[in-house]
Amino acid sequence: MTRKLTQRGRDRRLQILREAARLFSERGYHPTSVADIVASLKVGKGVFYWYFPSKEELFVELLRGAHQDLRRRQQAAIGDEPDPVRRIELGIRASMAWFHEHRSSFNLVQFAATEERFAPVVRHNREVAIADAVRHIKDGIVEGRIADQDPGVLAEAVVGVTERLAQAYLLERDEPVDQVADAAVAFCLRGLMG
Amino acid sequence: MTRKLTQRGRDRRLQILREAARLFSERGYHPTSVADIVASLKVGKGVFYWYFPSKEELFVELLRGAHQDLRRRQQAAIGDEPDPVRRIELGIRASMAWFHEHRSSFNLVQFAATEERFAPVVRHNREVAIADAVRHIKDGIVEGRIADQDPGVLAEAVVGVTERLAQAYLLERDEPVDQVADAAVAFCLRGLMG
DNA sequence: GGGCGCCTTGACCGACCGGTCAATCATCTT
DNA sequence: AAGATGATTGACCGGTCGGTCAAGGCGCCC
Repeated sequence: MTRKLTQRGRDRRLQILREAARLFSERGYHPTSVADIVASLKVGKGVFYWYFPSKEELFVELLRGAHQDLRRRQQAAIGDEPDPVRRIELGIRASMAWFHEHRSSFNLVQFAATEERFAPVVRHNREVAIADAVRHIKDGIVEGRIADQDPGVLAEAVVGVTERLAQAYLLERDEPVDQVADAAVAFCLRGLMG
Repeated sequence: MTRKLTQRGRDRRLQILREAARLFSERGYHPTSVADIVASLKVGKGVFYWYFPSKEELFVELLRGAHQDLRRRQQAAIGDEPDPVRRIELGIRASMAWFHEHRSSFNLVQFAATEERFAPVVRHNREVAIADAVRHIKDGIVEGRIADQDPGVLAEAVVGVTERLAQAYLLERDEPVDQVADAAVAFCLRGLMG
């Protein structure tokens, strides 16, 4: 049941999504009330419920949107690169850049994973992300460039390193993206090597 | 201001801590009310506030307690092992075992990191954990066994891999601890190698 | 101008939540 | 037996939150 929206309406919608993401990320999902969001936008409460059926659904949309956006960014960066190891490197670098530009999305996912209602969405998103990485890793194993171990485990490890370094050095310490990406790539490629 | 407690009282306290951890982990912190906790224990609400000043403080105690417990476990496992690389391996294995036995603590920390009020505690705990790992990594670099890179970055990477594999394979897929630990150690040691 | 449909307002509602407290019970000490 | 003190009860309170809705404005087309 999607509403008919004019251009003005679509803008408003995006405005709410962005502001909600910002506030959820800064204060947390539960401590941020719908009243906070609309007050921050200087509009009435009804505006929120004109564009979204509930606070919960808006949050799920944020989760799905972030995942889609990150994934598109990774795919764009990888393009048609034939070397699987290089594809992984490009994926890591693209993720770092995206995390840097979408700091708020980080906390959202981390919170969502801890709440029954949102965990399924996070799990699904993660499975997709891992499946993407697994494809390149399998290719690398076939070429003998990557250790012959469970590709799923290797993929989780790579994602773990990337996200952890992003959180610690990009978000908390605000270090240069390239430098952090270099470190992540160096560690991961060594870790993958056969 | 700590209360005088009899043995019975100390037991009750622990009972509340354990039950709260379980419920927070299963449903999330905010969706779990104090009423839920005491109802699950079949006691009156006053019992909770006899032992804890607030829901918030109980949660902080859970965070600090988990960190202390995990750290002790790591230190016990490492003992006086002289080889720094082996110390890191023992630390990873001890962490895996601890995560396996304290599944509920995982979600708590992850949630706490996303909420303003608890984030400082999480950050402090993380700094201590990283500082521990950094010591061994520095030793390894001096011995030429570990790549000469920022030890802090390497430590974060190792912790990232360990926690991610623990979450994905221990908690979500319930695979054997040793197997997951082996995979984490293999990836991390290769990643650290010079 | 007049009507129609997108958009906005904000008072209001029922539910729930964290926390309090006067009263009572239980157990140990003297 | 009689306090004293630890431990427990659950009704109650003020406040907040997600969500509703009747009413009204705003822009566009006939």
